[in-house]
Amino acid sequence: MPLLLLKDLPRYECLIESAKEFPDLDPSAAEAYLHLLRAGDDAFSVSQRNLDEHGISQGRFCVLMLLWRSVHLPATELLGAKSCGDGPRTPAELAEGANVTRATMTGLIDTLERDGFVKREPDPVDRRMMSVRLTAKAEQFLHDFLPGHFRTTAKLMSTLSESERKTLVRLLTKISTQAAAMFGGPATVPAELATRAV
Amino acid sequence: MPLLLLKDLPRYECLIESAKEFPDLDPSAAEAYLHLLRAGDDAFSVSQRNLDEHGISQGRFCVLMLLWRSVHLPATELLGAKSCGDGPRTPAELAEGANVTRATMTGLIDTLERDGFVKREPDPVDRRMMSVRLTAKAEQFLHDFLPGHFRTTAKLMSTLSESERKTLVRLLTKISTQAAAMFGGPATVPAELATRAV
DNA sequence: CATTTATCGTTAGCCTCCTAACCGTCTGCC
DNA sequence: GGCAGACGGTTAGGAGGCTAACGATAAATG
Repeated sequence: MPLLLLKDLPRYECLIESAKEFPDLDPSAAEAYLHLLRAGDDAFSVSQRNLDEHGISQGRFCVLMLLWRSVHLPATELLGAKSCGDGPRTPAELAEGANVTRATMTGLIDTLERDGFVKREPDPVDRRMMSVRLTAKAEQFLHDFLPGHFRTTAKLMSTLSESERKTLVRLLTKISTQAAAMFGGPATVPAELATRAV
Repeated sequence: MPLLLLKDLPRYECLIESAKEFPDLDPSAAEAYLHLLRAGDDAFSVSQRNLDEHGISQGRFCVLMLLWRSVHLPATELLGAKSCGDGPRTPAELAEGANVTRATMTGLIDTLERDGFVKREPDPVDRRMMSVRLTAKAEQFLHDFLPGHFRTTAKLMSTLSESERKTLVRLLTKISTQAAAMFGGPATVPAELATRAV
């Protein structure tokens, strides 16, 4: 469980009730917000469980996937990664791609290297840099693990039709975009911004 | 940031490409899954930022809300809580409601009590139990904080129409339900699924 | 009534994330 | 060439989760 979250969401009538006390409370917005966090946490927990059984954490899996991407999809697509080249990548790039600090990435690579999944190699050109590369063991692990992971994902979404999935992705993308706009924006949200902004 | 997550999601064409190598990969399911985690994380980060500015963590906020709920909505709705009574609640109930272990709740209450937001009182009947109660300081804090929090939530969802919000909640509920079913189910992906997929 | 079992809150120790600071290296400017 | 600043990776220390175990108390069972 990644984030502390209410187990039982409040009912919609309760939100309406609370809105009488707090005029700023938008019941349908709050409902959507809470369900989003709830569903995201549920989906995460399901995949987390899959990972736990294989003794690998979400963070480590993320690093492996980033490295795997850079190996298996080098020329076809860049996937938004800055590195155009194929092959290994640096800790800083991995930290950027995984949305963690460089310090955190150091720790992740430490344990991955200790367990034989990756190998550090000094960059021959820039002696500040390291290159991180997947080992054969990691390739084998992913080859064994990924099919089950994909099946879990497919099963999780099996309750949604193709058109529902498209709709969901469209709505979620809207939210992510809005969140990005808000995150870059002002720290505190003054009242006048609520109307001015998008 | 609660969970380590890919910053840039793979493009849909890449998922289709990868599906050639992994027949178990359902591109639209994977896309929906990744967007769900991404959007959930984004929404969480926005509210997290709000909390950070007030020097309170997500976990502590969760506890305060649970206690506040039990005070302000005692008779009208039970909100799924087991406790039917009004007023204070026990650490075990709070842990249940916040989806954390009792040990974690002990730590949260420790810091909340240290900062003067809650107060522990021994239960006069059952001497194993403690009662946790909001202080006046916490009531004041929530009164000051919640309106901004609700405005942030409303702004985050402002890109969605009422009908879109309803649709989103419906789809997310489906996913949560499916996740619950999978979580209670078998640990490893059963053979019937594996054989069927391959 | 005595003993076993279950429950409550807490403690101890681990893991993973974070921030802040550090050292070595590269780069730009004089 | 030499030096200030930027950048890459690491280290140290803190916060917040977790599990496993503990004493104290209540409840169930003989």
